[in-house]
Amino acid sequence: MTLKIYNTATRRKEDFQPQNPPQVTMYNCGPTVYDYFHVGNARNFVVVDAVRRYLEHSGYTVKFVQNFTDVDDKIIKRANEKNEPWDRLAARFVDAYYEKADALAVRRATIHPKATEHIKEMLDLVVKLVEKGLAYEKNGDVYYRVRAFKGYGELSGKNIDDLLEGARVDVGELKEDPLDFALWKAAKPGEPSWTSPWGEGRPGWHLECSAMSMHHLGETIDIHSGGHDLIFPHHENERAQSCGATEKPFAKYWLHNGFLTINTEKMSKSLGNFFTINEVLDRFQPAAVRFYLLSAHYRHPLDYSDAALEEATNAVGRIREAVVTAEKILGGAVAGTTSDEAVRLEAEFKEAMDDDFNTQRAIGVIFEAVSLLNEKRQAYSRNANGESDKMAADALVGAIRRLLGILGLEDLIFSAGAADADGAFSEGLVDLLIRARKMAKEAKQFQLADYIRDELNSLGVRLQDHPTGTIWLKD
RNA sequence: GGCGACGUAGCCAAGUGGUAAGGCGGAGGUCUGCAAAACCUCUAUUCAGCGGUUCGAAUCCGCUCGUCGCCUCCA
Repeated sequence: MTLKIYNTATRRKEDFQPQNPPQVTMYNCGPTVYDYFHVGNARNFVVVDAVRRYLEHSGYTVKFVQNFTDVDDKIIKRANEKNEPWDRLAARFVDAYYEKADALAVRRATIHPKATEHIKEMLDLVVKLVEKGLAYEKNGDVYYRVRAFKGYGELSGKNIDDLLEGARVDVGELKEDPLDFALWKAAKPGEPSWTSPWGEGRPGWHLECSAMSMHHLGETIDIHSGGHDLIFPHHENERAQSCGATEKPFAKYWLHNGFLTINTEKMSKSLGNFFTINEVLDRFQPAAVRFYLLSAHYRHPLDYSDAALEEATNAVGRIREAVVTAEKILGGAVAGTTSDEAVRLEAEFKEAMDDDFNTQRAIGVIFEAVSLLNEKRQAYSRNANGESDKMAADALVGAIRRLLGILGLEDLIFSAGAADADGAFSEGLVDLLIRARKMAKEAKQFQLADYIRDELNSLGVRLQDHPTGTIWLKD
């Protein structure tokens, strides 16, 4: 079975065929760095990261570019409000992006270009568009002549004439047509600016992604992604700029994730109904947050609530419990152990992910593996010589860890209870207490035994008695 | 107004022609000195409603109702 990807441009699932396999070029519209990102933004980063990981798992070599928009109206406005140089503000939130994205196990892109580092490429692109008659200058602004590009509206399914009604013209803009959009904006006093053939100015928002995508990945890339709200006008305009200049396709597959909602309404900064990633990570484990963001199909809306995050926390806990318990009871797993069941489950996982990255179905497969693992582990511990149960459980542990790894969840889930610096010493103490409790139990001194268990519990060390002996887990 | 998406159990959510995955929560049971964890059983005769196509539909078509999104900065 081949990987299928839903392509916004055709509104269909299509077989994924990159231009030059095994190479895949991928560009995701990254954050505008004027504030901490919110959970809705995080969904895009996590979903795209999972797509990238799955492509690599499937044997592709992914060159992945995600930009930082580090100069734009919102950054300038925020900098003025805070009385902070605009470039320092942007740099601060670039750092914040890395810190929180790292926390969610979102891998760094191959390249994280910044808009301000690609002014030259942008100007070259604008010059080319002017030369081709697709752009024109008015008072130091340069606009894209939308009606001169046939095919405008094809990505978003818009009809040019329908758009006219809602088109907006700001005061002072001298567009030939209300639909035209700014490629380059003449500098206003006090704003950052760069020298251009049309005087001092700065780039329009849409321009940077076209320039950086083509510069780093070539004129036609395999996958271009972003949130659903970028389809129009941002991606439509990027496409017009790029295809207009090169007369080649800009992106083969357009991938857009659905919104994160609150009470079914889109989470957005303008509505004010958002939670920053900082607030959310203060209250919930990164593993639970990432799990939650992957717990619905990426194109569907996902509603945010404390209850949903708590549920995700419990679900992640079930997986962690099953694997950690099994590993403690089984002892060291034999590397590379596998079984028919593990092979079957991994195939089902692949089938789910091949179907337009159906992470929800893929997670269902992982839980099926968790149930089977618990069953095998219990059978093994009740019948201590069940070598075949041990092999089966070992294989499932391996499979579960691999599958979680593909979704970027393995490290997040299992790092929580990792040993600290003086881990060996602490572990020795816990083992000592467990032996003392065992002696108390054998002497029927249950009060003392329970005291040891309860006190360990209040320190975050939970005991489980199994037929094979007592194990402990750190919450 | 134009274009588009969605409506599946108490909640979240897969399933897009062959008779309802999975998770959370809830009820009962097994194991245990008691727990914890786990396991077992149960928890949607039915997929917003009404019609139609079909041997057969949650899945296809039509209409109705409801929710949301884009059309302006927005992941």
